[in-house]
Amino acid sequence: MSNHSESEKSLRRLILDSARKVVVEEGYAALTMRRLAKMIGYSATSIYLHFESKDALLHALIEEGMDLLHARLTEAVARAESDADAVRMVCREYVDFGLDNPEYYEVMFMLHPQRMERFPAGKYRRARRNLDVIGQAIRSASGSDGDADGPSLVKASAVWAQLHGAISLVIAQRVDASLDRDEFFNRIIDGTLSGLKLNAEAEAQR
Amino acid sequence: MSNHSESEKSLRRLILDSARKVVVEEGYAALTMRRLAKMIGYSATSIYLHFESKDALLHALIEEGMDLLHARLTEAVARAESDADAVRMVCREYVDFGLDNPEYYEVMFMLHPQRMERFPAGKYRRARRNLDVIGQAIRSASGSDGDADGPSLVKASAVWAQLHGAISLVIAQRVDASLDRDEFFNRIIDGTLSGLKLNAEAEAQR
Amino acid sequence: MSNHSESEKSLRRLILDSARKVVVEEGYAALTMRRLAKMIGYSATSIYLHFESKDALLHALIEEGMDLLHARLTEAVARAESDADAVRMVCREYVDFGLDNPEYYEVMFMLHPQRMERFPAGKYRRARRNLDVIGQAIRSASGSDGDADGPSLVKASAVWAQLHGAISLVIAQRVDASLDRDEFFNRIIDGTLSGLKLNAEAEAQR
Amino acid sequence: MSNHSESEKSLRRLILDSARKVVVEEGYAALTMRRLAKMIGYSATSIYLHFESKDALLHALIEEGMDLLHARLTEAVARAESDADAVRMVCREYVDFGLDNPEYYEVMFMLHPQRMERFPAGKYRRARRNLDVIGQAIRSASGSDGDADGPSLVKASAVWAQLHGAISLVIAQRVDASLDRDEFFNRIIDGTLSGLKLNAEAEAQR
DNA sequence: GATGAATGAGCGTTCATTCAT
DNA sequence: AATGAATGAACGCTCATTCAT
Repeated sequence: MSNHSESEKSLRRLILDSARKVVVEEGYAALTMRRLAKMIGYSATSIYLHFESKDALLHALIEEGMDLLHARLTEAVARAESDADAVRMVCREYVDFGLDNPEYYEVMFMLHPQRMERFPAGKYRRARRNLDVIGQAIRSASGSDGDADGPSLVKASAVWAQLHGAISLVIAQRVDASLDRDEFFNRIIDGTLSGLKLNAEAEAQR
Repeated sequence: MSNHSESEKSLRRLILDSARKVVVEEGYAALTMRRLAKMIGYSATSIYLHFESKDALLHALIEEGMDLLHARLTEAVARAESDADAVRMVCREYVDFGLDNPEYYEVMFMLHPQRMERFPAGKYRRARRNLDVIGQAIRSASGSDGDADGPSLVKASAVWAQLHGAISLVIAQRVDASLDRDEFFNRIIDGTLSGLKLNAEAEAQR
Repeated sequence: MSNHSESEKSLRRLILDSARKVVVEEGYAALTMRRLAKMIGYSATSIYLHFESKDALLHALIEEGMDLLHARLTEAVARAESDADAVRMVCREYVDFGLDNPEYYEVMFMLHPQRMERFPAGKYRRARRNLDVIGQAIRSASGSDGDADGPSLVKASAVWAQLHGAISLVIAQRVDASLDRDEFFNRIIDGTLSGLKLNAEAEAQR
Repeated sequence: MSNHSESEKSLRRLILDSARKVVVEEGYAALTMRRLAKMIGYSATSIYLHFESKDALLHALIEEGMDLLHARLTEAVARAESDADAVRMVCREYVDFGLDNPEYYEVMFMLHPQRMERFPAGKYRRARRNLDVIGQAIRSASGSDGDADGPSLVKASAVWAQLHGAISLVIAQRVDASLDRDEFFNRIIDGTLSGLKLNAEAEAQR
């Protein structure tokens, strides 16, 4: 009977991978326990052996997404040829992540906070790490090293917010269909970077 | 029995207001006809006396919000002292609208695309009007009059997207609690405007 | 306001006529009070001024149907050239009535008894009158005059049942679509009549 | 708690039996999932563990009835002493089946066509098999072997329709309560058979 | 470690009906 | 004579979850 073939992979992994597949391909609404059970070839009950609830499963999924994004962002930084270039590359990579995994992005960043509140303490730590990658790139580029949190957090958050706005509108299909997306995102990235420079100058003048 | 004391307010209004409240507090998923009914102190059936369906209710909510936003944006333009100033003011006003009316904003711009699909044709006409206010302000400021749709749509969409990113993250409580919001939004607006100028220069150089 | 134009017609009549129209064209399931209200241009509440309940309305509708059928059957008898011919003509007319008004026939003869039970006493009196037309035709044809109820009721019921079987199966679309309906009903009528004759002979032999 | 004492009977069986009971006692309209659930002492959800939908449940009921009827009809043919006798016996058996199992009969043959439409293709194959038993008996008796479908289908359908009319009226309690049922059905069967013979002679004369 | 059987809560929606005016 | 406002009950169905084994 239970010769569940891919047994080398832990069931937990199998569940997470299948859940991600569903979310990536069809969105959160399509992620039901029964559906998942059928996919993995186990009973629905079995999922509860590895996850306390659907929320917990969702949480784990988001955490993995955050890790994946982190890996992509840090790689992008590593690939950069200069500190200034790194900021642009990290922005580009963030945008690409969102466009590559729209449904996943939605679960990670567009779910209503109510859903999020149920998450355990330290829930956003992983999300924060990604923001820090952006912040660090900005700091390196601007030469200013110290003052980690103050202005840096605002700067990083602003960059993130601007990119997020563009991605989320495109994912939600809220932007005009006739819009040239490449041009749109190029402008978004250029605009975001120019905001950063402008500010550097403004700070220098003070 | 049916005392329904707040009768000065029409039931239709009461429904709309309660629906917005639910959405911002607990998300669209929590907006069910029964829940709404309990909130307003009427039976679920009564809601159908005023709205054909849940979709229609949501639709009405969005239309209302779009009209409200339109009024505020056009007023802001009218108040501006110069064309250049108008762009800044329209951005500022958009941000303020979002922060003042998070419930409207969430329903209008942060709902899952799935809900939107069901809307009747011409659904987004009202939304588009708002984008056009931004676009018009940009065009007036940049002096270029003609070429209404092409680059202008991209520019306006980019401005919108950047502001939207910041507002939606704040509403969703995704930004760090310690963040100075005034500074954050100032930076967003400055950054957005600088993106516009940069482009003006770039175009001038061509 | 209430210039309800066809006011010469009593509202009761208007309701019944509209209800019949709905039933004839779309069947019982389509007959809802709201729908009816819209059709007649009055509020749903107004219907209750003339009918105690939907069941009462349905009942009245059935009674009218029975009257209509009665008129058609007696006319058929009147048209007949001989007593023997009258039986055939009454059968033919019954079949035609069913095929002309399938949805109405359904309400009159194919509704579940549960629906019928709620009808007031003497409910089937009108239905019985129709059976009597058949019975009388049979008696006239067979020459036997007296014994009104005994064997006559059985005979009439049997004739009715056989015709009803064919009609109801056709209405319910239970007979093979490829079946030649004219031939089918001719055979039904011939068979039914032959059963009658056979019996006459059998009785004569006793 | 979930003591569910009649556990020797499978729940599936219990559902099917209860459903039939409801239909014959109160009509299809009274057959709701909740009502059924209450009857069997389980939650409505549990029914869905055994039947995909209400339609599927109904479908299963019909299939079962058709199989049962088929068994009885073929047995009746087997018991017959002559080809001519077989026709009479198959008619008799059909009538007895209806009277013995009014609940099955109602579900199988007296439901509104609307319910039937939803059935999967090949749905009526089982029903057709029963009609074929009648048709085959007629063919054997009349000596004519060939021409399987043409006149034979009409003949079989007519026989079926006549028997059905009588059974359905009795089940629906539409016939006069004072009627002698034995005599009624005897006459129906004799009449039906005589219709068959008449036709045989008519054909012979051509 | 795994499951089949079972469930309560809930969904959007429709219906006939009532009641105060 | 007529109505607008309101409602309770029900519909088929789906969901995450539990529990005894």
